[in-house]
Amino acid sequence: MNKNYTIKDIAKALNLSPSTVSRALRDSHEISQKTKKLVLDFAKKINYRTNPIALSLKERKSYSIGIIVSEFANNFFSQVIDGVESVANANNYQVVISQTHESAQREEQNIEYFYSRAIDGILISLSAETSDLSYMQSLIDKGYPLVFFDRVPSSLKGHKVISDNRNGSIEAVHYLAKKGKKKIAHLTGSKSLFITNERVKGYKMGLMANGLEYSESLVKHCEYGGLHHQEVEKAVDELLREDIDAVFISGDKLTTGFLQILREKEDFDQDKILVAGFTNSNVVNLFSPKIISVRQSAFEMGKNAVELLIEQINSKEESLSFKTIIVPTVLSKE
Amino acid sequence: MNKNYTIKDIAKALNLSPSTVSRALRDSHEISQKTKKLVLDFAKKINYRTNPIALSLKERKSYSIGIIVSEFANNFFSQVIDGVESVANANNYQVVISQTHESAQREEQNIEYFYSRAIDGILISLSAETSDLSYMQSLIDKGYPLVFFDRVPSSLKGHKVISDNRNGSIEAVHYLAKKGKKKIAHLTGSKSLFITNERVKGYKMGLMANGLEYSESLVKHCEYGGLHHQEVEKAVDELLREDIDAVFISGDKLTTGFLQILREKEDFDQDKILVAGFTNSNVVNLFSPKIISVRQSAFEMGKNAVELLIEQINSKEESLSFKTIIVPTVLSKE
DNA sequence: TTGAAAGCGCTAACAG
DNA sequence: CTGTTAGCGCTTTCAA
Repeated sequence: MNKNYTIKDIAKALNLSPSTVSRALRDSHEISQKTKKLVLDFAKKINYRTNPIALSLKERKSYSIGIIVSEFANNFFSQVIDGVESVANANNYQVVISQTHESAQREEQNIEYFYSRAIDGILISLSAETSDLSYMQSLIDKGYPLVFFDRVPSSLKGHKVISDNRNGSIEAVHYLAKKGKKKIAHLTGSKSLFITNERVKGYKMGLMANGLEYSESLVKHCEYGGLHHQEVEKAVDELLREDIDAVFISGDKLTTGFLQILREKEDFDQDKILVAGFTNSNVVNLFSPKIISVRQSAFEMGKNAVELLIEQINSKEESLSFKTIIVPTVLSKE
Repeated sequence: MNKNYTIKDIAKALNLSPSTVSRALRDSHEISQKTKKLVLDFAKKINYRTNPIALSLKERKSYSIGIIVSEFANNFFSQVIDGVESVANANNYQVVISQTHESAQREEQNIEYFYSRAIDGILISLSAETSDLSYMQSLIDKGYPLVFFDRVPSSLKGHKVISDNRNGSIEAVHYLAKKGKKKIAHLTGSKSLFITNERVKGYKMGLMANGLEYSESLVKHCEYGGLHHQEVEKAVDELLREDIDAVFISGDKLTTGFLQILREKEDFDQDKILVAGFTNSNVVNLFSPKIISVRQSAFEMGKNAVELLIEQINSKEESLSFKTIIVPTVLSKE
């Protein structure tokens, strides 16, 4: 493979020292206009590009930030990422992405990959499987910039950006109740996730506010957040036995999973159950039966999260006070 | 930020030279068992990790491969990526991903980013906007491993993995014709894309095989592949004026875009037009009206592409013969 | 079997 | 204003 031009090459060609060339390229004030022009022109002519690896090795910095999500075949995450990119690119940061497929092991692997490559900081939404947070804790302790969004850990100190999960849930349940539904079930994700618990709380509060009774048998958890067909199927079957007339669902994959399993039951009256669910799907309006969606301000979350991250990257001192930003959800009847 | 342990640290602690430590860590045969054990044990104890940046600088290799797609809020691409990851991880390669949003400029930026970071090779599906291929050409000429998939350039020599676009299209049109449809339109993407042309050809062949006449007015191109609502809206409006009874659509985004725009026309009888389209959506079965989908073997494509890439990475000689792998499509009525 | 030294490409402290 | 030198962390040739 063809070698690329280096500062040395320029220095040699121009009869200068590498340091002078380096300084000229970075527009240092201690270099004469004449030399600068000479170097810059030549660099342009041979299409010189600085080697970012050498730079990273030297500076322990890569002008890149990493995002780790569970699956990006998910409009929510891709909207978040769009938000992140918009701010990051404006600040001259590159964005690199990887996914965990809800595996705690791959999560750690991915973090380690970014960290060891001098990625300047990471935005992360936890995998459903994650329980051991010591690795992330140790990075935070080292002062490595890390911002959690969406699925955030409850037991870890760090910057966080989340939706107003409780209120979003209350609104959804409220809507179902106002439609005259009496037996509203709740299908949700992993018990170990903070947002799961928040949404369950919202669900309960919504019921209470509408004079409906809470029953444990109406709440079903899917530990992999709907990643596996069977776990959703099991939950749905159990719920159907309870003869529910509405359901509030706590996640994209779960929402579509629920609908698909319902469809498979051909003798089942699809309109019997009114569905409201967290989803940022771009095609939810094509679904039949129609559903109510709780939409997260994903783009906004991405922007907030990366701003927090960049701030942290640029600040010299280790921040001891961590922020939590809460963004609103929107109930959408269409 | 906390410094990490280096080979030097180990050497100092163990009273060895850095080179010995390095060799011991890489299990070189010229190191005694005793020393190896000593080093390995100590390295483990302090949790030593080799610095991949230093390695990359030295070896011009990163054990990473990059994927560039237009948008990954797209089940097709995420399935491809899953295929890529399955093979890559099995071969100890990390996978890094970025998206172009159909912008040729970002595409070049992303390629440059990967290339300059010593990413060992790139898998790419072209942006809709791409017309100038000289940058990629120059990389290929340098011997940089590059494999195209899905949206491949027609005018560039290189490894390619594509669907059997022509046959997939023929099958779709055939199905529509057999359902008694007479005026079958075609909604498709950017004219500059090879796959667009292949699909148009398949469309024509499908019509011909069924004794239907081809008419230019029934074919509409969207230069951004459905990324922008207006371009699709314009195309749909024009098609509706033609009083069509079926449409064959050449892409995920276009397919859902078409359906959404139809939905917006509330007075329009949704079942009047039978829709068949390329899509790998996981939720297409929830759509109403029902559509016929041409599904690409995305996971398979990813696997094939990355295998080609890894082969290229590992081979010393510049391969002068480039392969094109064609994977089948599947017509799915549900 | 081990060590010394050079070098990957870049920057920065120090010297002139 | 410019050059010399050392060093980021690692591997590898050459010498011992």
